[in-house]
Amino acid sequence: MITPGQKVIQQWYKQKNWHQFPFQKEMETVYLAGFSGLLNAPTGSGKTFALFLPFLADFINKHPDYKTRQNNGLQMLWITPLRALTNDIRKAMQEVCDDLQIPWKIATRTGDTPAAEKAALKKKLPEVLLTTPESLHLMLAQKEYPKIFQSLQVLVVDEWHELLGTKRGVQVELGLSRLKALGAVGGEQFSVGSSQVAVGRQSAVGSRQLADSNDYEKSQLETANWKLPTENCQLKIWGISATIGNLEQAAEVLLGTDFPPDKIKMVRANVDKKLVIESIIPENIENYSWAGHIGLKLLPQVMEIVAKSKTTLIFTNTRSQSEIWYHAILDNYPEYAGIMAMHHGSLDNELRNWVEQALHAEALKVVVCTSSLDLGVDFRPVDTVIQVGSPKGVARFMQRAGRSGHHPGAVSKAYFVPTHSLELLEGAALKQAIKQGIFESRDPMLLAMDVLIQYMVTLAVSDGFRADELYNEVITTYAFADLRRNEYNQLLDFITNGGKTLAQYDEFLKVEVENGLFKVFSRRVAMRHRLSIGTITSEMSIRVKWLSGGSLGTVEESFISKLKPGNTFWFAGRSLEFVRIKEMTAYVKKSNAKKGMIPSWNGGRMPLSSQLSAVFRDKLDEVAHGIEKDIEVIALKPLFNLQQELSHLPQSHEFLIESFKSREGHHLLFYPFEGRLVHEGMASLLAYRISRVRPASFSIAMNDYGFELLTDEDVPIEQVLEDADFFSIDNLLEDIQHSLNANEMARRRFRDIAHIGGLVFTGYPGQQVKNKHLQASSSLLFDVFSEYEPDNLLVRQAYNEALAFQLEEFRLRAALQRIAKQNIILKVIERPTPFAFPIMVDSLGRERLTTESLEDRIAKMARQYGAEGVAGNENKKVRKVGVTRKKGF
DNA sequence: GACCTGCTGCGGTATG
Repeated sequence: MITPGQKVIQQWYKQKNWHQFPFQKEMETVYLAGFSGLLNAPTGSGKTFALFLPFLADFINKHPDYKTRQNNGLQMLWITPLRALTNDIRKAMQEVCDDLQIPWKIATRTGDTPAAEKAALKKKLPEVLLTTPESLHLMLAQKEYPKIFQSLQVLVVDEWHELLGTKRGVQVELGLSRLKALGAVGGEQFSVGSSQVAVGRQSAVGSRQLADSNDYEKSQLETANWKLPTENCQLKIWGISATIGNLEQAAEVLLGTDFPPDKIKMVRANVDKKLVIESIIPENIENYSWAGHIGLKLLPQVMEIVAKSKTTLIFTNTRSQSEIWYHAILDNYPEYAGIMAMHHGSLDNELRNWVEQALHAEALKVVVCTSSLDLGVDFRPVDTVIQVGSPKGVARFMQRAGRSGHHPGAVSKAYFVPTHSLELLEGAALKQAIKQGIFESRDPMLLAMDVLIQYMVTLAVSDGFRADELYNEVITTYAFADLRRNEYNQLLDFITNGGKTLAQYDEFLKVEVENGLFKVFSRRVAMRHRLSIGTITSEMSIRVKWLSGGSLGTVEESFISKLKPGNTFWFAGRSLEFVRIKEMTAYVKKSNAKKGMIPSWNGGRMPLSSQLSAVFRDKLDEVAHGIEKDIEVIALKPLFNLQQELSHLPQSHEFLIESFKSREGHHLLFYPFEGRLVHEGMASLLAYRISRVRPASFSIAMNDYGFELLTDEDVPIEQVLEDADFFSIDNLLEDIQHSLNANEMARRRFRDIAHIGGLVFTGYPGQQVKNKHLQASSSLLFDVFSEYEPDNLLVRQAYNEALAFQLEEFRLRAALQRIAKQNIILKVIERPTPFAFPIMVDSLGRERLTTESLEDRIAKMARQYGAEGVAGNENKKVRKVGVTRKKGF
């Protein structure tokens, strides 16, 4: 039987003429939430409708008077990680409501929402509110916030995979725990008993997150069981996620530990969208660079593809690389001026918005970008995606590939452009991983005390909280399930009394206790707290502005400090002359200079993911066994032959170490193929362990495939290797403590933690506290805590974070265990091998201050060692990197 | 103040 609501909605679908809808026959039931067919909804936001339309249908059924019904209160809260998404979804939802003559208001509440609108939202609530994790917490910091959520029926967390694994995710967990508890005690008899999660799956193209189904019959069954909201309904929680390695865990994290596991529902789709991946093979592989990361040598091939495509996105790994590529295209293909744009995180928002709109309007032929474009609004006209350099992870590549081919039945096409020879093998590994459906997991963050402190003060700012109640609530979250009561008490003590060490500083005594209620009474404290809600911290940057007004974006202070007035540089795709700097703003004017420095930014480091590393090692094993089924492997044959000839091609049960003597000293090269971060830790660890046998001082260099230890001493490597402890995980932590400056690493981590935990105030908007002061104060706090409060939870967190994220301790451990079981193949080599060369180039770059360009030096090195591959003319590096390498073990 | 190739993301001041 079709209910009136379903009928209305069906009618709507028919009017919209969604012929292409892949699940058309399933449309007969309107309760189709979760089906990916909506992918092809004209608005491009299928999942929105998958969840929203059934919800509307139910509302209509429950309220025959829905057209006149007023004051429904907040029905649905939709949380997304991106402000930009809220606007898209709002428009789409509002359109449906208007069409169906449902007098619902759909609103957004983010940092972009004008103050007047925010005030209006407080007075009269919309039926649907779209917001961000940060804004949700700002709402929780409002007086009488429970009123807002009184009538809430459904909570949707969109793009959950983006939040999971971050402190923003923890923020969402905490926010949800509060809303769940509100429901449980509220007058409307909320309970979370029937909450559901639809963890959707990215289609094979990975374009958008689809709520969809793996096994159609099964999901139909599940659909039948769904209970939609009723008048005295229970709060429902939905999560929407791309495919990640740990979807089940993702659901558990979202719903919390108090959620009955048998009530969790997974809905996935099996839309098989074709994805074609093609590696660009350099024409003459023997002349292709062995090292480098810009990849401009393949510009001609890339531009051929661009010319053949309608609209192309060129993804690069760094902002600087985007600028370099944009510049190179403009230089060599001037006809693209006007139909090409650039998009990355340091460009002014206005410019970025313009690019996004121009993409929609099909006014652009090609956009060079970073991951700033791999999430968010759909860019329908894009038919081709080109990835320059290794994407470092399977999921990231899928996400980007999915930006192309957004039509029913369309094939998504993605090209992979290697920036050096061996990277081509990553192309083969990527294809293999995608074929096997191997995706990275997002590991949820646990016990992030800084986020918890912030949350506790947030609640104290609004209506206050009671210690026991809040504790019981907090431990229902996945993140704090293991929070011990005495730890919680420490935090309470910290926000009320400043803990053990800060008691005499008023600044840290934020919260007062009155009749058991923890509350903030100071307006100043409350205001400052609201100003600093959120978990994203960033470095101070310098705004770049035209003399005539108008902003271009931001660069780093260190870059600007290298410029003198009159110097020219390239930024935002333009040639600029630096005029002066005033109040954190660099003023520039137009320049006609053809050449100039290109800024670079210090961002996060992205090591090769452990999943992709594993597949890469598999590929290498195939190579060692002479299996040649991938075109990449076939193309790389000369390189591998040379490697075999000069040294060895390790099989999966072998671990290769190369030993090599040069004027510089004794080089030892190790190849775990585990990503940079692990290599960095392992290099320090092994250097330390060697130095126990024979004291020596090492310099370290590394890339994603291996690392080098260089020393003046003649290291008795055979003897060292005989030592059973060399690759052992025994005493790992102690040895790491000895070999790395763990204190410094933790101190750096602590800066962000202090910021998030509200220990340092970053200043009022527009008049930020100088970076130096922040550093000094967080560093001081770190020292004070370390000295007087050894059990301080925030300091402990800093060490844990350094270990987990900077050292990837877990991976390091696994890698050592693997190596311990492998046969060690020690090869004394005459000259650098194809494996060794790129690592040694890596060390070249930062070895010493020099006026020689890196390019020249690589060429020189190639000549010197007679290596066949020569790094191309691509290293137009601006930054003269010239700091001594790590010394001192 | 360290990173040396290195991404993304969010907030926001107050009165009659």
